[in-house]
Amino acid sequence: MTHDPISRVRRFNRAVTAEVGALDTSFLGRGRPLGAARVLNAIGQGQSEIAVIRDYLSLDSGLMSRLLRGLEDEGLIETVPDQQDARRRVARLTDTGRSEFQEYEALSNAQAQTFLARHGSPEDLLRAMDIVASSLRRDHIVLEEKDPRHEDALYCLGEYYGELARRFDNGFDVSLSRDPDAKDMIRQRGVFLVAMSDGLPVGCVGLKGSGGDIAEIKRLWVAPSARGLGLAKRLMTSAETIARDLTIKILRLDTNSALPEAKQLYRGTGWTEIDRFNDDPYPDAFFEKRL
Amino acid sequence: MTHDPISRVRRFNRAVTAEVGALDTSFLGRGRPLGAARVLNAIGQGQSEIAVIRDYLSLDSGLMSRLLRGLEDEGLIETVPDQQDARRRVARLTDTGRSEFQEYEALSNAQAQTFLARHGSPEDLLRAMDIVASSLRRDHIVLEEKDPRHEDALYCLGEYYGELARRFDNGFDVSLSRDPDAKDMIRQRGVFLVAMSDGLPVGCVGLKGSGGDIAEIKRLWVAPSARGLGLAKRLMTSAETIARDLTIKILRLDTNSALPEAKQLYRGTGWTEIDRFNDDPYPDAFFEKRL
DNA sequence: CATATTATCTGACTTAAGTCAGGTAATTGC
DNA sequence: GCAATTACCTGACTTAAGTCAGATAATATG
Repeated sequence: MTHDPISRVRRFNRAVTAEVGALDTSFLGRGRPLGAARVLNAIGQGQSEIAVIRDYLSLDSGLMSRLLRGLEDEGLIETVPDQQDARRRVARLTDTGRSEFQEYEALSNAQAQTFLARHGSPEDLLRAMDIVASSLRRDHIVLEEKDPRHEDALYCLGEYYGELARRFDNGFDVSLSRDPDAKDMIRQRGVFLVAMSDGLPVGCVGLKGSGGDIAEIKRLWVAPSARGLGLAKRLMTSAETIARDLTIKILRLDTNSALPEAKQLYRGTGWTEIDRFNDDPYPDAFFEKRL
Repeated sequence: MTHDPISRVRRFNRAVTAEVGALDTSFLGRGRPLGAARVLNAIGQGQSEIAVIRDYLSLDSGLMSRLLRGLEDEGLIETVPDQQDARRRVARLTDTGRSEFQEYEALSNAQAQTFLARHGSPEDLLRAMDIVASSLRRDHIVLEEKDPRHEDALYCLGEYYGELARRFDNGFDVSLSRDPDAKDMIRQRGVFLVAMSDGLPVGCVGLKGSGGDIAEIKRLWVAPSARGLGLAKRLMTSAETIARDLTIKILRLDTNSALPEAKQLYRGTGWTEIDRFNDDPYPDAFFEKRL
């Protein structure tokens, strides 16, 4: 059989190298080498600290310096010494630079749009692209503490509730569940973690404290595109570590048998099943972990 | 909402450019620039005609010549004039070259293997990669005439039967269906077309002739990863064109209501529903098209 | 058979990217 | 306050990739 998993991965690699070559050329389409375009793009995205950009694009400091000089000569950016530390420099777009950056944005967007529009069911294609991107960049998924009312947090919660509604036999209505106050999931009472994969939220977990020794884990969710990457475990471990920092002694959580993979995760990571500790209508399984 | 379709496509592009850069470096891992490695790889894959390789990798003739000279100096390949046309040259691997090529193969395979193994459900990841690869390379999908007993044809038929078994309420058993003799789907009686996407069969259709004016369309199938690319229509159009060449006057086909997208395709491309013309147990809809 | 065409090669270039060894000025640590 | 460190810059280099104008030899065309 020539259609084994490995040749399928290699077919993907070939497809991507062949097409992304053409994709990169769009940057050259505006008569600027890729390196300069990438720096301009980073600055346009709001990165102003040169050291950060250099690190992100993994450029040599000499090369970086020359690229900046080039963009300056073109009148696209200006660099000034940092207020706090005059050794550092910060870069920002000029008006010309801003409009040039917008051109790149428009080009990239149009390209993405065209690619999607050619497909018969763009949703399926997007789902597949999300899975591949999350997997390729798995080592770059970062957990960030966010306010539960932050856009990214709300996005996760929306997806989470939607999934519960699909999975539970009788659907799911947030108002029937004990929806914890946002302030219980903010330091020093608790915390809300969002897993970000290159700008896209792909998972979350809430640690809901009461100020006392006991806290609850709530709203553990991982995006379908990011499953299989060990993200749930990572979110739980982080939440536990923060709980310890907050001098919490006992963690509790409730869950539902319609989510078997969750129960399995808890059992395998030191949680023990306990008796019902609330009268919430949805959960039918309860766990505890002593820190 | 910052998580719109377009930013998701762009996130994919970023992921791919970031990681495939690292992927390309594996070629440099053997101390040879990418260009030379790509040429060696093409020759290893069995491409011997220099003009073909040059065209495939879209290299300038001067550059190609230099790369070949380099590989020759390394003792990895040898080039000799073509038998038929002494202006052309053909390249082949030496023994050293063959083992060097194997090293690249082993590296690529190991890399693919590692990538898959890190994922919790490799099958889902592969499915997603197939979808993306098919979509990226949609313009490079070629329809090839193959013997219905050829490995790639059998692969398609296997997938096709498997899908029927899943979709039909009572399953599907090939032996109960009129399985046309392979020779009825070979010229001059008929033809069997396989859609190939970079080595992977992603669709098929059979034109089953009888030597007379009437022929049947059978076994139209498109891989899940290649749906939404208009491939079914393309397969049908090709089959019809070939039918005309074979001086066939009337085309018939049977299908099943469990395959609604198929019926819709036929209705939209000049087929008219007719009465049952066979006693096959599976189909419940019958179509005809006069050429 | 003369001429045009084709496939490949060679030499002389350019551009992009990157490396490396210092150099300068600001900041930090003791 | 002085030495070490840090952030950025400059100049001198290398390598990879690619372009372009001929040169050469074989083949096709009238």
